[in-house]
Amino acid sequence: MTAVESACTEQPPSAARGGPVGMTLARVSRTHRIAMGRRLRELGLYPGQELMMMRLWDRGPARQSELIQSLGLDPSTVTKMLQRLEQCGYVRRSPDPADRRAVLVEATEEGQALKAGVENAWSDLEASSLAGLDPAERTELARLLGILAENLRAEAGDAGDCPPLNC
Amino acid sequence: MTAVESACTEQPPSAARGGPVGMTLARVSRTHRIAMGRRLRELGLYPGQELMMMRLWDRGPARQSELIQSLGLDPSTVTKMLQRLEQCGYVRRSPDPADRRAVLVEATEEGQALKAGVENAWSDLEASSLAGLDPAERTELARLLGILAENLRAEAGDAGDCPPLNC
DNA sequence: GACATTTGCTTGGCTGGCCAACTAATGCGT
DNA sequence: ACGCATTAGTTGGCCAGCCAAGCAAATGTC
Repeated sequence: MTAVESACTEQPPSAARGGPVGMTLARVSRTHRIAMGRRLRELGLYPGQELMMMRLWDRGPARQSELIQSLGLDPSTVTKMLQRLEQCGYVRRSPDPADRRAVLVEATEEGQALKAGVENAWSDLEASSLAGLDPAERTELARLLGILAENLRAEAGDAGDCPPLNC
Repeated sequence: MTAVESACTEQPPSAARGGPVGMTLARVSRTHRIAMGRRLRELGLYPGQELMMMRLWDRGPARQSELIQSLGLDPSTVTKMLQRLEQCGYVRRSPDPADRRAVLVEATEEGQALKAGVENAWSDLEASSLAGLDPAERTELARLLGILAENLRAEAGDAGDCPPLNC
């Protein structure tokens, strides 16, 4: 087995008492991301980049602020990710003639070529991770996760200023 | 609203067709991590570090290899994280007299002091994210996520060599 | 028209997390 | 007893992702 020895083989720590759902969620999402990462690296992408490419495939050329909005990422994250994707040749960035501050982003031919692989990776991982669940359970899981998403989304609103970390 | 504008307000990309569960999972886990991060930063921790501390609180002094095993992290990740936690004074590292290669790690007094805050943060976030779910739904969600965890854990086994990224 | 504000993006710095390569110490086999 | 394989940690490099600070262009206000 490689470095990441199938994350967390042991019991959840007692600190999760009163509802280990958050713990399980964190664990599942991490292994999920890792599994996705393994598939992606064969395609030449890092985890996270595929979401960016999907947006571009779906919506075509977009300005950077739209990508930031729809992916819910920090502007600086998007800037750097796009710089790398551009350097890889998967993406082309051009100044927006209508607004000289803005940058238009689109997938290149080479970027388009990744589409099938990425979609395949997603559906493959989907099948693998949902194995053993019947359709009813899958929709139920999706529904419950949707509620979590909504709850967390609501909470994300109240920013609340925090003093910077002292360390 | 701050930078992270409540991740992913829009429809999931079409690439998620055939089961957007993975997409929703990724989204939920990210907002969950962010929400946890906001609570943690008030305590002086970064997301991820609290899991390490929980292990130490639960099991007491442990050697680094145990932490790596139980958290399912890469050795280098643990090394660096512990270096930072040590610098913050939350953790003490001492050579294992029984094995001069090994390092024994334990929470300091100052580290112990974080316990209540972290556990409170977890239960608080748990309550917040599971709002609106009755007990039956919560256990069902936990059960389904457990299955995902198991499926993904199984898949983590077959390492499969991958050529390094060309970019 | 001049100025202030908001928007769009970039840079620098920091962490978590991975991989690859390396050192040091332990153990095992002959 | 010697030598090789395994194990424990470390370092360096790279990416995602965050925050804070900054710059330039567009927009609003007087």
